[in-house]
Amino acid sequence: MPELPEVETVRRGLEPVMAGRVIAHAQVNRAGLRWPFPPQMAERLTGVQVLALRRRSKYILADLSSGESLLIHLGMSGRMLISGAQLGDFHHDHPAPAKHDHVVLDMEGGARVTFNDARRFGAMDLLPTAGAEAHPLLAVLGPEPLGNAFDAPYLAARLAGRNTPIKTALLDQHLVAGLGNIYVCEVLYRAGIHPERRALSLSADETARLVPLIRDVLAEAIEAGGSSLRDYRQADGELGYFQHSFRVYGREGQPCATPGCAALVHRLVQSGRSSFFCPHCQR
DNA sequence: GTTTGTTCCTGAGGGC
DNA sequence: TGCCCTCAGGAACAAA
Repeated sequence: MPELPEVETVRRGLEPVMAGRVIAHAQVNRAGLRWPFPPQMAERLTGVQVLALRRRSKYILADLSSGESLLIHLGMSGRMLISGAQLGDFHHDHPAPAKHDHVVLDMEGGARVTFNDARRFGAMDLLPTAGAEAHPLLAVLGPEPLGNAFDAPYLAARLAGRNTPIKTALLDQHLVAGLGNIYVCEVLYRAGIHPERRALSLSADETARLVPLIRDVLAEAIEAGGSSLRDYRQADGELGYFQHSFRVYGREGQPCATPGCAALVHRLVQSGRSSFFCPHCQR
């Protein structure tokens, strides 16, 4: 379930095999994923150079020499598999084509990037690089949580008057872009705020506390991803997961991680998604 | 404008 | 061993 840190880790993993390289051949194996692919996507990708790889929220943008950018969203189960590249001391051959390999990019020099997505919640699109932020998927996004525009006054203004649970509010990509279910659970745990608290009920102090905690959790997860990159784990697709560091997510029934707290982690469902929390530490 | 519910999709895991 | 059932979730969209 890629959220901002995982997407950033994938972007960093793709950079050495894609940035500055020409896409020698693009193969598109189906008409689309979540949405139809743009017309002639394979042709528009073939023979163009990748100038840079950027990230906005959970989206990766590959700026191309054609003046277009390839927008990539991994959805729930999307993975970018790298093969045939020189990664440290290892040389990976291309694996046999696998089920759910939807888009295959063969780079000049021999590296191959395969977009594999079993649940097909992912997406790809092509848009003009100039004014890319006007794309419908990007235009509505809130600020980057690691950027300067995301600060306590901004968050306070956006939470004011909202009766929705704070858990749901932080998942809203229009409010802040890049947080998903896992990291919101982790952030609220660290902040000591119950996921069912109404957004408007948060004190100024609680709101201000959330901002650096959001930055911390994401930065730590990106750092953990960076560790996995150094272990050359790109080839198996398991890029940068923070899962060994989860304190509440997926830990229902297990003891709270806070020293001295004897409570067990609880789970509840909000907006159809699981929230994990400590009923003692989070109020 | 806000909030909730529905939809898309497949693989994993539990129960029997 | 295998079948059936439920669940996981990002984001658009519809509806209240």
